[in-house]
Amino acid sequence: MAPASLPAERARVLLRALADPHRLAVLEALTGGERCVCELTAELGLAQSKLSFHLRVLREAGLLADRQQGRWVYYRLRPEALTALGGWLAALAGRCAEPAPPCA
Amino acid sequence: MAPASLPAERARVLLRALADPHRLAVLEALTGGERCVCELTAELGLAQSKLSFHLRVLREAGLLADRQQGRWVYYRLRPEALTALGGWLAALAGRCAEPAPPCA
DNA sequence: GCCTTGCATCAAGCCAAGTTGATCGGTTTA
DNA sequence: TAAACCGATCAACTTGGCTTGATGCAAGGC
Repeated sequence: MAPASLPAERARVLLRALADPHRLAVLEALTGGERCVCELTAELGLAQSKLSFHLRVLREAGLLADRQQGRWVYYRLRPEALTALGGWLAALAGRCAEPAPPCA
Repeated sequence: MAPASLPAERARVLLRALADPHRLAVLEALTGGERCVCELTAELGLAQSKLSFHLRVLREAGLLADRQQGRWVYYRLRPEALTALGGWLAALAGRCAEPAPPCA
């Protein structure tokens, strides 16, 4: 009954995390590879506090991984999460059946 | 530079529409085929007004199509929208590159 | 014609989530 | 040690979005 290997609840968490323009911009920026927070702040034009908030949401959703080096923190994409969600959506689309009869 | 055939803005709209448990439940229910609003109200246990609100969001995002027959309105999934978004996510995941050098 | 049914829409209340500015801990350089 | 920098976190404020109940409207049934 479940659409794919991904629990619906986890799909919901991922969709929620992705449903914000700032967070999508972060993901786009990270497709170019790892970035430290100070770079992202400059590239995206976001206040440090605000960016930190959105990075936290993405990280807790499993979409980002972070790594501290010296006094910098580097963030990078976790593509598995994206492909898993993509697969979940594709599976949902694949489960479409024929029209049902009219209701009572 | 764009991830795929889907504009980022459209992806954002789709993600936003999907990021709600009630709306995901509607999609799940519609994978079984077309349903009229009265059926969905019963299956999902939602107030009529509330369901209508969420159906509207999904429809305006392009995820649902509707059809009126007599005094009933039938909703059905538009799987193209789901597969397009799935492809967009997969493309985003595919654009990951190697780590970048430390920032200044 | 009137009444009922199915659904959309509206206005108002409410709440989760995002924003802002300040503070704190940890790391590096002087 | 002191000072500067990077980033996380906190509290207060604001806002967008969901919810609720009422109203409107079209399609049938009587």
